[in-house]
Amino acid sequence: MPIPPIPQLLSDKRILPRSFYRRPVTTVARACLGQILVHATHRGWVAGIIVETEAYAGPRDRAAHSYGGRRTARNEAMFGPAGHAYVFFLYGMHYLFNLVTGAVGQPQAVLVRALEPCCGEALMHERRGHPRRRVELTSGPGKLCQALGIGPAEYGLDLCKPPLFLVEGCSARTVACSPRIGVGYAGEWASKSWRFFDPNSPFVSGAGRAHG
DNA sequence: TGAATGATTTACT
DNA sequence: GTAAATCATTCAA
Repeated sequence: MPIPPIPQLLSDKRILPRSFYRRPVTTVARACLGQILVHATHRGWVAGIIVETEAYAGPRDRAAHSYGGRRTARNEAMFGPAGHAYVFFLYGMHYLFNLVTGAVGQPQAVLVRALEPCCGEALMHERRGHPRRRVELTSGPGKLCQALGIGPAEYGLDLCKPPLFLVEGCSARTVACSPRIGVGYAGEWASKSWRFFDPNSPFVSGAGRAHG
């Protein structure tokens, strides 16, 4: 089945270049807010405005999968060039999506935790099993992967070209920060405010909505 | 070869 | 608020 043509809404927007990703991980995590994540599949196009991210800086960051510089089959993508996808499986049921940042050999990544749907919402709704409330489509890292159809097949994809990429969105957004979610085991690294989000967006994930 | 665990979500009390 | 679902990865032996 062929991939449909790109929707008008997305066709005139600029794909973010690799230089966008080739910067320090916290810079990229913050810069991602307001940008649009797009995925084209044979079932249609889906896209959402990024409203919540987290920075994972390896190998010193104890919360990062690249902690200690350990290079494994799972985290291999983190060691590669910036602007590629790092997708992993968690808790036996969810996929989480990251963007690789920094220079080659610097195993850093930005976890995308929440989006505001802006294209292909009907398909997202179906993939998510028709949740009662609209925010449940993409208000969490596992939810947005399910809504956008991101899984193991997307591991390592180049984010500077279709079918999975970011386009320039609106940048005029307020940015709040807080400690990262679910990394309490990471000692001093757990207290770093490396979670960035738009405090005005109802799609920011419920876990740890406080702080700011 | 085996056991522990996790960058989550959901349902239930 | 707590707990179950569910499994690849990791680490110990």
